[in-house]
Amino acid sequence: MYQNIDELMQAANQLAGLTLAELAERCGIIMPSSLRREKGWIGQLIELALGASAGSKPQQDFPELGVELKTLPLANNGIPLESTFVCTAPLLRQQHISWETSNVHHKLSTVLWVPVFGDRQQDIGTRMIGTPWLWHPTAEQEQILRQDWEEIMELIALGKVESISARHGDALQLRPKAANGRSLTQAIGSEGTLIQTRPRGFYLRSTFTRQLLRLQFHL
DNA sequence: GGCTGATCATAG
DNA sequence: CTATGATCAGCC
Repeated sequence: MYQNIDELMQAANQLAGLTLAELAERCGIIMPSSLRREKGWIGQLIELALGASAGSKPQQDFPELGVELKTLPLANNGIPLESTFVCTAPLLRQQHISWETSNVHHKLSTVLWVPVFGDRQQDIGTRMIGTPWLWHPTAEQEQILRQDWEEIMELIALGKVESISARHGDALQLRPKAANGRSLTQAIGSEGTLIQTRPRGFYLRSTFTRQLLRLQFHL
């Protein structure tokens, strides 16, 4: 699709200033009146517009470029409205995974952030795409992420997954990631035995993405 | 009002 | 079930 990252960025920049209604019309898809039942709709619209590999394939959105695409919902004052999901957390057979080989590290190594402005109660169609930017973690940011990841993974390995709350981690947090409370997966329990627990995912705190915005746009 | 824990849709 | 895309909603 794209020969290089510059071509991708050029395409992404063309989206800036468009409302979601305009982009949906260009893509020929119908807008939902609410995201309540289609929480990922905006992300999927942006994927479609940029020609990202659709579907549920693991790894990055543009594997040939090594780029992960993330939409970032912002209130009209420019502050992130939500945390950013990164990936599911491995709760079993994770002893051999290091930060360098982790999915979090891989996904966050290069991210194309696409901001979407709009307050929560604002009609989906009137929300506006902002200026995208490409992000590589700085050494300092990477250190923070790594430390959070290592602490969380150690607790998981020690069988303490159920004692990890979303309060843990400065930039990266662990939260449930599932269809509902009934979905279960295996994890290491307190006695070193297997337990059933809710699947968890890694998320970037909105305070962290807010800092990224500040650094990028000098806010 | 921000944040944590819970939840929604879809593909394979 | 796990993966993708995330936001909802009630508690503090």
